[in-house]
Amino acid sequence: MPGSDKKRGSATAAQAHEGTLVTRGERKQRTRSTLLDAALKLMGEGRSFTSLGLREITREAGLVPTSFYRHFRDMDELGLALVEEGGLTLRRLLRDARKAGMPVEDIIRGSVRVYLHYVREHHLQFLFIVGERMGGSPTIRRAIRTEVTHFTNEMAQDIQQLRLLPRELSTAALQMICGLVVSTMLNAAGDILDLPPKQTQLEHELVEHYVRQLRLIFLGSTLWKESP
Amino acid sequence: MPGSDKKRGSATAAQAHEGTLVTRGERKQRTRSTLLDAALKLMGEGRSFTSLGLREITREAGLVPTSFYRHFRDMDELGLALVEEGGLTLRRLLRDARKAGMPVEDIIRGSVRVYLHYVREHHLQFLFIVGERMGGSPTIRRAIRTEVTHFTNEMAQDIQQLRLLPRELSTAALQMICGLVVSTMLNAAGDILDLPPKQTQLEHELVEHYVRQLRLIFLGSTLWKESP
DNA sequence: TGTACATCAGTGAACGCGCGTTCACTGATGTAC
DNA sequence: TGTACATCAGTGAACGCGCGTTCACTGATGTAC
Repeated sequence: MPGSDKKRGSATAAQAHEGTLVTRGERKQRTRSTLLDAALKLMGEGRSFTSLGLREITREAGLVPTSFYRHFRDMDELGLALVEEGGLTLRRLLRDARKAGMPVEDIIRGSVRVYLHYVREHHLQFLFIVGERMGGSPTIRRAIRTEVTHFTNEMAQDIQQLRLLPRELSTAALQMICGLVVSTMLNAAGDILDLPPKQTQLEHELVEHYVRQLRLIFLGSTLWKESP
Repeated sequence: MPGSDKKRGSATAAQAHEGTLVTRGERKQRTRSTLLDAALKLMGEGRSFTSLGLREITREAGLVPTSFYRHFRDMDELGLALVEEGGLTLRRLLRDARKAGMPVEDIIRGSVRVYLHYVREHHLQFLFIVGERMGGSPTIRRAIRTEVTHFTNEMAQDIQQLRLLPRELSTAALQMICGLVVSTMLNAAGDILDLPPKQTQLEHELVEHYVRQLRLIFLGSTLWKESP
């Protein structure tokens, strides 16, 4: 029976797709994720990131405080990792929208509905991004700003390629418009996250509110003239 | 010689402001203000409100920690006082704008410039309002939301009375538009507060960016049709 | 293949420190007569 | 008016507690031969 009792040791790619985590690196990544999730969970209880403590997070993650340092130099570094994760979540939103396509009619209402569900599905990430975008430490704030700018540029590219805006607009104008759309949708995320659960009436009003704001923006876009 | 040698005793931080304060009530108000200012000042150093400590604030205010309780039950109550102060600052902005009037041509650029200076003049208040609007504790966040809603409604009233929008719009539509304007300007405040000093080039670009966004919104407003 | 050694994620005790809150107090200001 | 007493903003000592960080450690995993 060669190799039958040898399930540890040098775990190579052959074993990588087996169910349980084997290598040290994989375990480490998993623990790191646990720490990030713990931080998000605590923020989900109404706390801001800057008010979280290192011990609090490791406790929530089921680790001893000193383990923290195996993964992050300090809280700032953990925060930046959360920003990166949040940035990925934002990109995925665009990617999903690109793939799924949208109903040609009422594309705006469709998008807002999809967005609402997406924000709920990733509510801890949005809570972090939206909450720290203006109120976090300067470092975190700058990192979030960078992610949001990238997101805005990608959206501009998508809109251009999909010909979602009727007339030709300069890149600068398109970016300005997307900036307004993005800040409006981040504002919407704040409202979505504060929406009490099961209030379909309130939820519907919220959707309609942002549908109108976006419609107004696109209405303005059709009239836009380059700098007069 | 009544009152000649009688000016010392418990010389407090509150008295440091020149001696014309007489009544106990006035002194108390002054100390309260000192506490609020201390909290704002600490936030001005890049901290979020939720991360501030009671001792930290009293220390900054030149008081002993226990004095805090003469003015606020806890940090949340101090935060709500700051929201109220910030709300007053927002109203004053509208009131000033109403009184001053605006150049009939280029009313938007004029407004954005006035706004930029106003935000700088009251930068600590805006730092608090904008920073805690999304990221603060639920209590503070709700309070800020209320203030911002009032502000939006007042703005809608002003715009209606001053006939700033050409066509007739329903109250609901006007409020929706003002909501978009306000959230855009709060977003702008975040950028203004992060603007490095003395960078007139960046400052000018920022102003032009928001001028374009507002112009887009007003352009959309002229086309707005009630729910189709 | 088996063995001997290196690595390093996670542990647990210990530290000094600042925190929020309590309590009894002081003494100037306010009030009743 | 002056006097005697009440009020209460601000003080200072004390408390128990959780914090971030250090250090030496353990033992499973990884590697060299």
